[in-house]
Amino acid sequence: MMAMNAKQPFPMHAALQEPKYSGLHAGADAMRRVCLPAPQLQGNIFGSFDESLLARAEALAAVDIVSHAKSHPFKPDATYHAMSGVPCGPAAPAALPHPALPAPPPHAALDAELLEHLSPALALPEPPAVPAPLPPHPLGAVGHLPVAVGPPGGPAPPPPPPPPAAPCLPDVESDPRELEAFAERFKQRRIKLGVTQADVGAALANLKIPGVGSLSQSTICRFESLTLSHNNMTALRPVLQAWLEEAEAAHRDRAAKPELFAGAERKRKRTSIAAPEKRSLEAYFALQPRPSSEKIAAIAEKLDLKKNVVRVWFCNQRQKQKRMKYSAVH
DNA sequence: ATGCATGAGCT
DNA sequence: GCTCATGCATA
Repeated sequence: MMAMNAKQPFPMHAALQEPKYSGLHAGADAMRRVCLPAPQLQGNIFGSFDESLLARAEALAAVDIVSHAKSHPFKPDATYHAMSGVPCGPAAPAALPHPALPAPPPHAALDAELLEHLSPALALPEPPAVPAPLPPHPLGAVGHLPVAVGPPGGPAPPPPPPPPAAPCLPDVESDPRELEAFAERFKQRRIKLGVTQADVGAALANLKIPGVGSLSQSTICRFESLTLSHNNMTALRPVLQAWLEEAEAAHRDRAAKPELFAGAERKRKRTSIAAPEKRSLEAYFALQPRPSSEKIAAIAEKLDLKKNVVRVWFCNQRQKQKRMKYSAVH
């Protein structure tokens, strides 16, 4: 029996991603590393003060909740639109140095105290690392980022699709403001059409665009809320635009498109990190966003979490921190 | 809407 | 082991 059309992750996206970006990223990454305090320092940090640091970070986290009960120490989930007023021109209002770094008055002192134990030079791990980086992705490449989604019917071998709807779009298309505007428009029109995010995601497969399959509600939601990387936003835009056009055309013709949707069966367990642990992790993250494997293990043990869970948590935090951070810089 | 997870490709 | 795009599960 056919196992339904359970959509599965199509192991092809990464391959199609950033044909040229790899280079860019490599560069940015390299730069970051060079700018970073260096591993030896990090080693010192958690190496020498492992115990006390962890404890202090936890204390910090604890105090943090007291100071501002519910507000997060930081909100990496950059809100692209929040900064939308900012022109992407050369004049970048010094609004946010970096969205993620904690500059919260509450535990500022604690932070300092904590940092003292680390190393004067390490006062703030990130400043030197992230500031300039994140090159305003020229997105020269984005044009041909075939949205990596597989066909619903069968994850057939990755078809070598030539850049479908996105040839080499001019920078106008990658303009943050333009993207922002589009996302907004998209959402409004989508709602007008009475289509849900999940519907859109599923309907994308019906577009029959080579290399483009369905997307999840999550992704559509993130697109609309601009909580995707700029790169990702740019890659998705043409596809969603194509869908929107078709949907509106169909709507005009009063011919409802058969949005096929099938539910998956599988269940995945989602670890839930308790608030206290999460606070500690955030405290650690503020001090060192990129802990070494050893440190991760140490943290995991202290918090009684699986190492992999901690590792993934840090990865996700870094990723969140980057989301649309691009806009804040523009 | 968002947290945690997966997996490809890259270093 | 990281980044990135993306998704399932859930608040």
